[in-house]
Amino acid sequence: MSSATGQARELDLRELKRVCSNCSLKELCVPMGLNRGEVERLDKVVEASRSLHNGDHLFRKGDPMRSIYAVRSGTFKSYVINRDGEEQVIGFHLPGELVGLDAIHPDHHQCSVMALDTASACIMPFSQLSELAASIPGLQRQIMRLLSKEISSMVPRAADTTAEERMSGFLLDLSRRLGERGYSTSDLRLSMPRKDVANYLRLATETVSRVLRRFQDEGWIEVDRRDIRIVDSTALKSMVKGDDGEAQ
Amino acid sequence: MSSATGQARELDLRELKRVCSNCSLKELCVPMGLNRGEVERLDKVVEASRSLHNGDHLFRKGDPMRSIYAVRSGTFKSYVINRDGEEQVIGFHLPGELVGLDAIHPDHHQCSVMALDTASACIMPFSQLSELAASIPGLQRQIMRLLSKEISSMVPRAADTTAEERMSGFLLDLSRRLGERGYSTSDLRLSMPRKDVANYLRLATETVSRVLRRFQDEGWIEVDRRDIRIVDSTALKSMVKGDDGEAQ
DNA sequence: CGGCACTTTGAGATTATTCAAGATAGGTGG
DNA sequence: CCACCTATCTTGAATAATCTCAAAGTGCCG
Repeated sequence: MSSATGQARELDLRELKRVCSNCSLKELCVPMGLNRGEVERLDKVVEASRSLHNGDHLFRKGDPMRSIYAVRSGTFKSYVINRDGEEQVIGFHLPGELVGLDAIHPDHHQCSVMALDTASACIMPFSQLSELAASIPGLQRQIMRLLSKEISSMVPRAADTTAEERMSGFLLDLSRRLGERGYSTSDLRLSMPRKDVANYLRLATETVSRVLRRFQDEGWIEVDRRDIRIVDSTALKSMVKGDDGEAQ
Repeated sequence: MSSATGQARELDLRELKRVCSNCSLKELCVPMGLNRGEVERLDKVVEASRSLHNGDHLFRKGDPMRSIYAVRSGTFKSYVINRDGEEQVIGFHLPGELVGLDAIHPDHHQCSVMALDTASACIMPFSQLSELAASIPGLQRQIMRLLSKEISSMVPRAADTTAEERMSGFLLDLSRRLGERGYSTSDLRLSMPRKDVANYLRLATETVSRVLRRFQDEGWIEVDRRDIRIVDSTALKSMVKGDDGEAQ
């Protein structure tokens, strides 16, 4: 979804549709029925990052907030360093997902975001997005929706307390998110080491390893290093106590 | 900040300033330098809830999202019911804080919000706020900031893993938030039972009780039922591993 | 003065962590 | 191509933390 130079606009729009069809940024335009001119104006402010590799940073904590990012390929992790100098993994970001939304408020990034493998991102300068939102009806509301969605998405994780609950919650969450972007929901390739999974789930690395083995022994998953096949998602779901989805 | 009938507008603005001086909703107008007419337009869409009592709901999960709420007095808790039919406390909401921001995205509330004592809230109909945002420069951006702030606020809690870390983190967070609204940072009155604190921190009620006792034995706090005095906040701070606040 | 909800305390069971050691895969240089 | 090296991952045993179950203490309200 790189910005075009002007000619062959029609082609660009087709390319845009292909690459972005599974991207969260598309929610900024498509569903609100923006017209052709509005989509083009929006597209013009989006650029692509260079290719990043394992360990490269998209941005670091404290950097001034200039853009909203959408993962284009690969996986990222966001983290902060705590008072003891230890890393605290906050989340993982899959293709099509947005990153950096927490930084609008203080104008500076609140966490660092690092590539876990070969990865790239789309960059949407926030000031321009902000200006556009003021002039394109519906865009403003869509941005608010995206932010709100981000808030709601943090709720379910809080519910799981035991190692097995957290682990199955993690696998199911990953599976669902991959599915939403058109990937397999049963064959997952973890792009992060066990250490990062453990850190994210607030468990010891050894515990992650043991829980995965337990799940495998039960016949719920098949583990081959970082490849995980979900065999019995129903069993995994019965582990997590997450929100029942019903109104109360 | 109740809507006036028209006359004595000057008085209303003074009353508005008094009641709302510590309120998060004020960030929607004051800092962006809205002019007098804009503030009045904003004020006109805000109304106050009736008085609520312990156990009353501000809204329930699944309710259509019509408004953003700001706690005016008292305390609220937000929660969901999990698949086992157990309550999961998501958070507590103090005077001046916003509630319901997670519901913009799916148009329905994602959790239930209940009063813990005698409480009331300001109600800002979202459709009208949305319309105003389209016509008042800066308001749109302020709303985004509030949403973004909400996202960042969920990060630090994730870091604490042990019961003592969570408990001191909870006390310090409460102390800070009360301080931000002009209350004492050392003398806290918990308006929620131990059970809710425990649930929120994902601990057993007994563990909460024991950790509080341990803190008291160390001379860090004084506990008298739901009144807690923070004697040595430095000691408490040394317990939590939260984000170091520095750029990386 | 009960009754009731909340809170505290104790003892044993469970769960997860830490420490220590071994296994495995991927990359590197000979 | 193979041996080696290092990261990562797994496994085991002992330790520590938290939970569960059970019971007793406390304050509040009718």
